[in-house]
Amino acid sequence: MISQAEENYLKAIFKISEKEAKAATTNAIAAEMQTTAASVTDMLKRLAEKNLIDYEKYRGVQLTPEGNKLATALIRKHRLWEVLLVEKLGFAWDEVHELAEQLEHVQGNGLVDRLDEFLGHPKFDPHGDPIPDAEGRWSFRQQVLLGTLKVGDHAVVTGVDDHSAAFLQYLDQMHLALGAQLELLERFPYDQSLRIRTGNGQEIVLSEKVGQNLYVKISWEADRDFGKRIMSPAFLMAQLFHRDVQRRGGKRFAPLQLGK
Amino acid sequence: MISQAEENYLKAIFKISEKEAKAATTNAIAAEMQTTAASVTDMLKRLAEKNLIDYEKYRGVQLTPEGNKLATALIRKHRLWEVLLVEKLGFAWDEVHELAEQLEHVQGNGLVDRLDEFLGHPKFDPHGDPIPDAEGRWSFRQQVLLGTLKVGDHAVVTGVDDHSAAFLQYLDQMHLALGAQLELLERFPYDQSLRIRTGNGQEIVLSEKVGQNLYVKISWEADRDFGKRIMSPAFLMAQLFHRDVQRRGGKRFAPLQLGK
DNA sequence: AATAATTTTTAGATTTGCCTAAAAATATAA
DNA sequence: TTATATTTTTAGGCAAATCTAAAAATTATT
Repeated sequence: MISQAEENYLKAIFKISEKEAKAATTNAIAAEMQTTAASVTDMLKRLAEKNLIDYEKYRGVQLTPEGNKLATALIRKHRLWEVLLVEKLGFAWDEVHELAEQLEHVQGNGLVDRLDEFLGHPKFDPHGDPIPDAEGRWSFRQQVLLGTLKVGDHAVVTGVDDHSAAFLQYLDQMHLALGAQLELLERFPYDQSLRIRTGNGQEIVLSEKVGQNLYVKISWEADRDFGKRIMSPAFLMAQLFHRDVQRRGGKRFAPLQLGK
Repeated sequence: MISQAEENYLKAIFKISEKEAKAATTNAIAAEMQTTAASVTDMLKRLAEKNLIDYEKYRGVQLTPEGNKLATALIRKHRLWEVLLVEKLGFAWDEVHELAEQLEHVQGNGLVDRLDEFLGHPKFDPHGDPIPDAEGRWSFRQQVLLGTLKVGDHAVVTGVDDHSAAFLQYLDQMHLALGAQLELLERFPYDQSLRIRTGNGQEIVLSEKVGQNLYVKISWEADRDFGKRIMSPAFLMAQLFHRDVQRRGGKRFAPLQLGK
């Protein structure tokens, strides 16, 4: 049996390894878990004992295949719960992290797969993060940071790097929820701030920081050659989410603001 | 802050007080929690410290108003989650207790009320147990044990006293899910076993034990005077669950087998 | 390479929740 | 009412998970 504390450490190690692409250090884990290095060392011994991590004193840790599997399952659970909270229970995307943090530890009885089924096998959570499938396979999207767009590019909001409530609420205010369309109109060289047109036609200016924390998928490259053309929301969604439109109910996308 | 262990003890004390209608004893709590009397004493001190119970050495305990409120909220959460698991995620009624036991401890952010709203403010859980509302008010039904029926009585299954998976699965096999109609045809004096006709016309014999663990609501007293009359499922439901049929979606009752 | 700075580990405590065994209180029976 | 049985509490320990402070190892700097 694995405790909740152990599960949380596995997830933290997974997250760090994903970003750093090398062994996670004690300090990095302590920072991620908001605890002390001493506590981390204690826990690393326990996890190594259970063969969930490879641990060598002073050398940092890596997940074993088994640890990786567990961490992936946890992230799957976390994100599926987030989908339920947002799409079924009506929570805002900035309200669900804490709750999902608790829900992900609920064990047993094929719950995850039933949840997955009920939600229609979503591939991305309400923040645009991928949800691994039952076999641990991840979905990917060709997304880039808003800041890397070229002036004139059209794009659709696909995710966030910063998951803070402050940022998510700011995006809500700017009408930049997942699926929102935008066009980069201008980049001010002075501070790298960006002027964009949003889906509803409004023009707003975003800081460089926003540009570095918002993921978008560039769209309609072809259209600029052929001139304006109207795309059906269904087609846009299929392009955006890389999957068969027919196979999915319309439910999941009801809250998204695809243009307007 | 209150721990999960503390919450579980509160719930146990509530359950015992409900049945016994007097102060819950240390041993009774130990039995309910499947632990030792010594552990219970430890915990009782802690709960008394937090003013959740009135505790006098050797005299058993009672919930304070605050403790009662917490216990009621827990039961509300537990049963709402059970409704979600059965009606939305497709679990059977004998599979959900363990999961709800975990889910009831998830805290925060108006989750319970959103869940309640999503489920359509159900008043009873999948086993027929009442779900207190947000203010802690309970719903009641005029139900009796099947064993107390008189020969010739017609009734509808409304709940169970024994919540064991074995009993629930047995009921499923006998087509005696919540909402199932039945008529008591005969009571054998030898062993008090009961011959009944179920909603689909089949005749079966049930042991005395079943009769003492199955709650039913007597129906159609008037009809015997007026002869057979067909009732709409909607009307039956309204009678059975004591509420406005129109106000509720049909969803919640889809799995019920009202006759056929 | 030696010293300084940083990171990591160890040592020793603490809290929660649980246990067993023994003592104390209460209830039951002769 | 005294003896016996039962219930409850106390005492002492244990394991998980955390902490602070000090020691050890590693990394960076001169």
